[in-house]
Amino acid sequence: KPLILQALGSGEFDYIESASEVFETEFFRFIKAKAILNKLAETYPSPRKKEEVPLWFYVASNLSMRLHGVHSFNAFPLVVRSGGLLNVLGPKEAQKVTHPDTGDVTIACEGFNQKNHYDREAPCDQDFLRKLAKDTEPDALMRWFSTDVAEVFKSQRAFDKEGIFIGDASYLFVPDNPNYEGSVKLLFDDNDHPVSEEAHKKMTDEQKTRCQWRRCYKMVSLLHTNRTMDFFFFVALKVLPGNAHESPVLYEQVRQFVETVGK
DNA sequence: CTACCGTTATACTTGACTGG
DNA sequence: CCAGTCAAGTATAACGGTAG
Repeated sequence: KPLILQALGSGEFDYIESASEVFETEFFRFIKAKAILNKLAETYPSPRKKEEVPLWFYVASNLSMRLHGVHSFNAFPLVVRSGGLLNVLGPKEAQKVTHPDTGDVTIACEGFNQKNHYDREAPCDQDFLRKLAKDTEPDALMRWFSTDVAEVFKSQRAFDKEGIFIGDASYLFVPDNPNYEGSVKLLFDDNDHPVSEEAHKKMTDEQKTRCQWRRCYKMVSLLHTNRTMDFFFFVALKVLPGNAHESPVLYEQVRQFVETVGK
């Protein structure tokens, strides 16, 4: 702890942070200028009948959290504070304010409505993100990603000429919480491979102790890359119960991808 | 020194409530 | 119906002490 505080004091932290902020700002400028963000927001399967906080802000916030490697909504205010996300908003809507006496930097945001009781540190409450995410239909979301988002990639000519695609299925482990709808508990060995009942019977006691019941999903995806593998990105994605079979899903993904993007 | 264990603090979830 | 607020429940990390 003292070491980190010392590093903070000497400004090493600022360098890292501002560098990523610059990158993030560029990123959002780009997708905004190219109307990518609008396109994503227009096609997103919103569960809302009325829109107060705009959808593009929801999409942008999610992207920002992914860029920061954060997955918990309650960390959103932190992401806002340190990130380039605010730069998609004008200086009127959001600004950094340095307290004249203490030197503390806080964020003052306009917000999209007048429902707040407290001063806004972020353009919207983190619970707005949480609830919109929770209310989104999972199937519609996955369809959206595999069609509308794939079209955006196409419009940006993101696909390599050679057209190398990889079909993949992997296990997505989650905490053992029944709220993870549609997840199943399977027995895994210490290499993260599922163990069938017959295989488990044949095991020695020593092997058996290394097995663990774990709650999981199966994630079936279609990845795009080039020959030198400079990049990977998802063009289709579906999350299924962990014991589902991937083949039919993958074939459907390929079919749908060819249908929306073309050959 | 380190492996272990119980305690405490903090981070994260969750659902319910409120006022517009 | 919507987003902001609250309070209570869990999970996880940090801490401190102790035995080997």
